[in-house]
Amino acid sequence: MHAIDTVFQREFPPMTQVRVRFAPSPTGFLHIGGVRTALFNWLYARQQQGVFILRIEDTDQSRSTDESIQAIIDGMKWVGLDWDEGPYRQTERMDLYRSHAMRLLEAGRAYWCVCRAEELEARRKEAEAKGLSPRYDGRCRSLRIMNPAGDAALRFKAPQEGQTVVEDLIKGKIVFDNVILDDLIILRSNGYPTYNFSVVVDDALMNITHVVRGDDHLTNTPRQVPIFEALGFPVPHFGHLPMILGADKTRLSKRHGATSIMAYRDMGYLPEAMVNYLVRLGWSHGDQELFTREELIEKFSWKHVQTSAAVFNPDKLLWMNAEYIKTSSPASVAQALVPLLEQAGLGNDVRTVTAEWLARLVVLVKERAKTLVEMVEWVKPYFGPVAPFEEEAAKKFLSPAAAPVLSKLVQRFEAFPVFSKSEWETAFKKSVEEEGLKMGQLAQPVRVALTGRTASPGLFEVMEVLGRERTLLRLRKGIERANTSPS
RNA sequence: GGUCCCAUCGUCUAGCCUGGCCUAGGACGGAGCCCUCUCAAGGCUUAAACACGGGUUCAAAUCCCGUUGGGACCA
Repeated sequence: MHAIDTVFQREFPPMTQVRVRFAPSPTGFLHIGGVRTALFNWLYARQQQGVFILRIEDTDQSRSTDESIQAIIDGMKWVGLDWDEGPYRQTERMDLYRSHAMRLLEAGRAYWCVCRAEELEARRKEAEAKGLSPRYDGRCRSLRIMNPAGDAALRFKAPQEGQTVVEDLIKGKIVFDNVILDDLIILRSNGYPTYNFSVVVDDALMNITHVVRGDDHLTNTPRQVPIFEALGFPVPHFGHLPMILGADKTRLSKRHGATSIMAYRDMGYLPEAMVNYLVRLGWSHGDQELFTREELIEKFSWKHVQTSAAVFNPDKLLWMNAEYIKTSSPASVAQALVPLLEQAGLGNDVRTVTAEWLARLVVLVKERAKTLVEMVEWVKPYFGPVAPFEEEAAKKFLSPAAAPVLSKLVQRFEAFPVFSKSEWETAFKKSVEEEGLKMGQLAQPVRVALTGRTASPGLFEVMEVLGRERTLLRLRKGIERANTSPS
């Protein structure tokens, strides 16, 4: 095995130091279900001051790509799940699987099987027709073939009696009868290890103490435990996380919407919101919904991980994202917003403003935007000298009748050499009063003049962000428009 | 088909291990009201669940058995 990271060795590692891993297959993007599995492992590692390992299961070369590996790394980084060792790649460890397989052969715990695929298939069908379980019948088990000529696969001699008991961290005690076990292939005739074998070798060699993975691997566990034992390695603890389902209660897939973690970044979700939502999907701490990362590390416990599958609820995720947008520091939200502003074609505008002003802009709109993508829309009118009028809005509120009142308001504002929220607001109210209007009758024309739209944050907050000069400029442009509008 | 897992409001869940505090709590979403310069946000109110059937017990969402229904894996 190559360079075990030195990270865990320089502390004083107790013999029982927790070592967990996340082992995705690089066959596409990083799935949010995978992120959740990684998250539970990561939380446990951080809580126990253990080691979190990233391992890429790329044995299936036909489906594995380098882009997918990069996608996994990018996704993990985006949600802030840092790993202490790896990424290891199974394709770089082929010699290990082969040598341990040979060790099993020499110890008499594995044997060569020369049954051909077609034969196997035929026998399987036959057994099924007779109503028997379609297992390998073990006919090469006692042949003691040592140097097979031609194609041969290596099979593991599975125990045929007794029970395999798994104390699952999440589901509790599970008992499997060994009679159901097949002699499963550990090395294919092409020399490649099978999934169940390579995981065991890796988990054993990497000293994984807790194997925490999806529910779908639960029935693989009784197949893997005897392999650990035959290889002479301690058997790790196991934990099986329930699945994430779509609204129709089937396995979450693209039909239900985005499943790639990076798609959520692009849709304007904050990584902290994703983490909080995903961890609550299957784990709870009383009635608490919102957690800081530190709280999660402190409070996480297998005991409160749900045993049943959970439906992914985009509405709740959206709400949670809104919560994070509202409560995160405006500066950090602004920072996350910049790339989306650039994508929206506002790159040049963004470069002309300060980070401090951008943060103020975030404060202005943060409780109306549930995603950063929505925030981009909210924020658009505040860049540049003027904002384009939305036709409907201008038609309705910037009519010729509005011009005189707006003019008077501008005159009042012009009397102030600098902007002052309270003074301008008082002046505004005076105008309303003298004209015998209701607030709304003046507020809406002003709003449209300033932002081009009928919906915006509070007028005086808008003016504050715009500043005196732009406020006056936009009001004048509004009057211009009002005077030229057909009545 | 075999083996294993699972089952509280539409959804996420608390409660279940260690029965009584549960006329089942919170959250999202829904409905209504309030606040209000628009849009939000916020506040208040409200509808909504222990899959079913047996048993154990003075007492069961909680323990036991079964049924039903979902799911995973094995090919």
